[in-house]
Amino acid sequence: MKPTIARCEENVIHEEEVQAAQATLISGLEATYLSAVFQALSDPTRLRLISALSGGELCVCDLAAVLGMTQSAVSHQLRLLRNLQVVRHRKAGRIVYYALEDEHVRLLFQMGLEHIRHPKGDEAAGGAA
Amino acid sequence: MKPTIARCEENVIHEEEVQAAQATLISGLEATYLSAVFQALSDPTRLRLISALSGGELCVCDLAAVLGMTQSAVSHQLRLLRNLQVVRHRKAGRIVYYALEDEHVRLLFQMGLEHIRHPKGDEAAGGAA
DNA sequence: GCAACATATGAATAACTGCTCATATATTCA
DNA sequence: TGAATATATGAGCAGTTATTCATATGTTGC
Repeated sequence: MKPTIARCEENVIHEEEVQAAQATLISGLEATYLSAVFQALSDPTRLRLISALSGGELCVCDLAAVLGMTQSAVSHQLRLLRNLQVVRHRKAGRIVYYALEDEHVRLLFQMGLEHIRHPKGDEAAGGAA
Repeated sequence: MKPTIARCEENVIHEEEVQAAQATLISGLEATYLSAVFQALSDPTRLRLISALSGGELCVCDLAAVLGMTQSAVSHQLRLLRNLQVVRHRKAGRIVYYALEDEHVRLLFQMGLEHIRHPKGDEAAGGAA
C-alpha cells in the first residue's frame, strides 16, 4: 500500500504489506469461533430474547408473550442459544426457565446497543434510535 | 417467575414479569439495526477482512492475497461492508484501497476476539484458541 | 392411568447467503 | 485508440436459516 508504483504485480502490490497483514491475521479457527458468537447476536429475534433475559430469568411461555411470538419459534431459538451456551435453563415441573449464561455475549450485546443508541461523532448515522 | 403457583395461566405465568420485560425490551427497530451490525461480523471471511484492515489500509488484490480468496469473493464482501459503512475506500488510478471506518465495529471485533482468546472463568470453553 | 399442560423437536418451506464464473466498468499506457 | 489492468457487478447455485405446523416428550393432577 502507498506504493511508488501503483501496479498490482502478480496480484499483489506490495509483498511486505501482505506478509505483515498475514502475520497478524486471525486464524481460520478463530474466525470460525468468533463468527459463531456474532452469529448468535445477528438475528433480531435472538437479540430481543437476550434483551428480555437480561432483566432476569423467564420461562418459555413468558418469553413468547413478551416477544409476541409462538412458543415453537421461541423454543427453536432457545435451543440454538442453549447449544451455544449463551443461555442456561432449569426445570420446575413442566416449566422451563431460561437465563443468560455467557457474560461476554451480554457485554457485546450491551456495547452494541449502547452504540446504536448513542452514536459517536465518527459513527455512521445508521443507528439512531 | 418464581411463582407460588407453577402454572402458565393463559400462556403467561406472571403478568408482572412479562410487563416488566416488555418495558425494557429493545424495540423491533433497535433489534433490526443491532442485528445488522452483528451480522456484518458474523461471517468468517468478513471477520478476516476486518482483521487484515485493522492493521491499516489495503487494496483489493492485497486483501485477496492475504485471505487466499478470489478477487470476486473479496469484492462482494467489501461491497457489503461498504454499504454498511463499516469500511471506506479511496481510488488511486485503477487501485482501490479499503480501510476500516466504523470505530464501534472495530471495538466489537476486538472485544469479541479478546474473549475467545482469553475466556474468563465463567465462560463456556467454546472459544479456546 | 389418562387427560391436561408446557416445552422440545422434526419436517417443510420460503427467503437468505457466500462463492463461482462471466463480464461490465473505470483507469492506464503504448 | 485499443489492449491491458484492477475492480465492481450480476446471475446462478448449493448450502443455510427462521418460522410454521404437527407431534413427541416430560410433568402434573384427578
